[in-house]
Amino acid sequence: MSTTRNRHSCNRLITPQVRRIGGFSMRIAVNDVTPETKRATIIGWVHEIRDLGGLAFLLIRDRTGIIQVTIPKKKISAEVLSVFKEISRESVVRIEGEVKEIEKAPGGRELIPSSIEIISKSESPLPLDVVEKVSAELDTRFDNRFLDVRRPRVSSVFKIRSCILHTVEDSLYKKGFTQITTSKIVGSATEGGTELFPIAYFEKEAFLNQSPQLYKQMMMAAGLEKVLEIGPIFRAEEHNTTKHLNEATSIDVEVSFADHFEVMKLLEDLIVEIYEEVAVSCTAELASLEINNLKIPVAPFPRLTYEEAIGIASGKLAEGANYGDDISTSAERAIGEEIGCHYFIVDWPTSIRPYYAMPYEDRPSVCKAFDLMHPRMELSSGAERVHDYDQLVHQIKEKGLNPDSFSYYLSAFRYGMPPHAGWGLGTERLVATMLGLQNVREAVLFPRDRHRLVP
RNA sequence: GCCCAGGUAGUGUAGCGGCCUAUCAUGUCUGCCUGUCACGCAGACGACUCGGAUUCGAAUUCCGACCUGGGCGCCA
Repeated sequence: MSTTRNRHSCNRLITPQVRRIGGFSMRIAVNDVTPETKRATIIGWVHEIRDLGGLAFLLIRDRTGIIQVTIPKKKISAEVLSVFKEISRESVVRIEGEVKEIEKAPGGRELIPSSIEIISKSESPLPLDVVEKVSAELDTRFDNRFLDVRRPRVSSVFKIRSCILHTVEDSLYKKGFTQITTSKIVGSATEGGTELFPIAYFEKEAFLNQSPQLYKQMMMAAGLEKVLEIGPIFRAEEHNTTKHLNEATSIDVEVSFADHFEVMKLLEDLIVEIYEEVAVSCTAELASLEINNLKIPVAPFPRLTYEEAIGIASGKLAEGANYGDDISTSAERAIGEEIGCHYFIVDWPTSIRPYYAMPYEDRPSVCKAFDLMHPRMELSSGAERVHDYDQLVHQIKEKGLNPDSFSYYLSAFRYGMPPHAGWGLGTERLVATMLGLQNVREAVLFPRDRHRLVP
């Protein structure tokens, strides 16, 4: 496509009206308007309208905050007054005026408008109450997510989530990691266990990937040594809980020449660093979520063996817990209450972990796998991996899987595969546990669960 | 997938065989109001998920469908 043609068609799209309100460069962010600002042009959403008769107040909200606009009706021009009468809540407006220092106004300043322009009028009634006088159910919120996110406490969740992901990338990049993105469309299951979503891929059957596990391991064979992938994973499980999603964002890490102890340290240090960064960089967001002092976890986290964990659970639960079982939801909760902070469960029975987990040489019934737990739920799981071809083939067969369907993966183990270890960390669970969100879906803009496919 | 609880104005709720011409809040509209900050006051507007059944009478009971929340299983 030619640049000239592009520019030509763009110009034709600019209508006179757009040009007139196009003075966006004059705009000042709401939080940057201080008592020292003499004149200001702000653009934002109408958060609230309070009309007292001779005096009216508008609260205008943008990405940065809320400012009060005061309209003394007798002192203001008839033009401004007539536009004011047309304003509806949540409309986008542009207001230019004089900034006055005044103690009774929020933030110690207010704007007295010399001109008001409605850039985009909002319809009414609103599908949900942005001001939160009336609460809305999760379902209503997700149906109208764009309005829901206008609420400062909701946008704060996503600003903090952004900070978390940025911190992960920044921290690991500085440690020499290569960030990769691998295919989400795959020809076969990677791990067994979880159900996959089938998709139509021309004349072939394909699936949405449940995990980048096999690809990141293949990148160990490729010699990248340290890789990070942040991307979607898809699980077709029909679960209906506050901690499961059918599409989640996984933070996946794999490290060559490392054992499970080293990657556990990497993980706990990263968790601490994330909390510290959020505490420093997201003070306003935390405040809007009413989190006064974010409790930063302390490394090293306690390490419980699987056997100890089962011991705690069987002592606290009426139904008991047996060695060799997966850790049930109630056991998870019981152990979490006992420990009270982030902790690892290590030394899992080989029988209940995937084929790629490395068994201990002197006790092969136990493997070098771990889960990182928050008292409320599991956040991450990882392991030192099997890097020997024959052993891996053996373990795939042990799990009742067919090595032939893993040939592309297995071949990476035949030409010099370094020992390696890694983990996958659930972004939504990290956000939900950090911020005390009751439902993990609140940590996703557009959650996909058993029943929800839109928006 | 199994179990439990639900579906009432735009939103959040009360009512659970006749007192329902359905409560309250918020919202919207109209009027009054010059320092609100969940502004206030007065008035108005606006709803029983759908389909069948029981009954003299159903928002209310029963059956089915659809939808939702939660617990469990499975999973990370």
